[in-house]
Amino acid sequence: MRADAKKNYEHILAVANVVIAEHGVDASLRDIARRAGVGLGTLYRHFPTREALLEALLRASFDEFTTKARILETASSPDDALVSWLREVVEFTSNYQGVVDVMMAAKEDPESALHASCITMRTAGTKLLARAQAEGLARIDMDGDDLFSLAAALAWLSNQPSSAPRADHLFSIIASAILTNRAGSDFRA
Amino acid sequence: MRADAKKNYEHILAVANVVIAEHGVDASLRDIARRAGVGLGTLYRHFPTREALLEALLRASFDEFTTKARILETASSPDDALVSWLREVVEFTSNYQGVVDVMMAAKEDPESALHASCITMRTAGTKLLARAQAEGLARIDMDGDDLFSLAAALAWLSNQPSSAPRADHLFSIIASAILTNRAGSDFRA
DNA sequence: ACCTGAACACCGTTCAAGT
DNA sequence: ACCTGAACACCGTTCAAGT
Repeated sequence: MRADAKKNYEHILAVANVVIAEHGVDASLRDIARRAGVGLGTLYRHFPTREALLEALLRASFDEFTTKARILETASSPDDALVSWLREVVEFTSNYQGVVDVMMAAKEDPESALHASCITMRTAGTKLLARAQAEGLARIDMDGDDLFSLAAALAWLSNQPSSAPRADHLFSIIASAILTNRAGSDFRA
Repeated sequence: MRADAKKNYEHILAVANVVIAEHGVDASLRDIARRAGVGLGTLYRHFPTREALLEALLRASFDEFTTKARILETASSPDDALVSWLREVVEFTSNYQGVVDVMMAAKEDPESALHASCITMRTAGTKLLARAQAEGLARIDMDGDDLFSLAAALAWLSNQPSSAPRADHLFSIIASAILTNRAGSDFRA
């Protein structure tokens, strides 16, 4: 990559981070290019789709969650590890308004630039879940996709002004459903 | 209302129902006006905001949920009544893609045309919840707003292609969290 | 009273023209 | 190689002009 191109690439990314933090994932790409002092075509050259931009913005953090899962797997009890990890994922995700909708769609779309990140997250979560399940600490009628979905739902709730104040409480309600299985699993099955 | 105006009003509503079923709550208003064979200004005259249009579209169904709650309150056991009602609300809401986002926002905004409908729903749910709580069948650390939030989250999940196939299962997981309290409530409180 | 559609200020996306 | 910005096809919203 040419030096000027690299500079543009990184500057766009920095500006995008600010603008998306402000206006959410649907922020105007025109606005980002404008505030970056760059032509609209330049933004599209570096990030051909909105998801490509998001991917560049979030990849590092997603990788961190994978290593964090590995650490928790050896450092904490299975149930604590699962819940702590879930809490961090939800908290991080809720910093990017609207990103959960994009992630949920990207998980099903192999063409999406965010697809790999979704699978990465699901894999990390699945391992923590399976470990808790193996010790009878998590309900067995759940898989990694269910965990992904519940995490997404919690992040979505954290992003709604209406439920954000009670986000912690809603988290604990759903966490208790995941962790304790005591005959609740066959309810209206 | 003049006869021609009334005819327009109702025709717009009918077309909107179709278009919104097809493209979700963010459907193009221009498109609705076009397909209704009506000027864009006419649509705005009858429905000054998108939420006013949604309100006209959904009010009847929301009222039904209130009467349905009243019936369940005398016809079923407290836990069955709560869960059955919740299930119907979630199922209905998930027919209108994106409406949960609008509802969550409208609940906090007294100026929204949908605000009253939100409060109506919350009130109906709160009564069913309180009745179950009074008999020890639902966790006590929850209020009507929490119930509203969980219902919204479930409807949101039902709307995501990624989680829709497991929507029933996710419903039962969260329902079990609401219904059975067995010491799970103080988890990580 | 009610209806119409042009006008305005925004989008996302593409692509010919420049350096 | 890379950048620019005009061009195109869409929006939501408003409002002067018509009947």
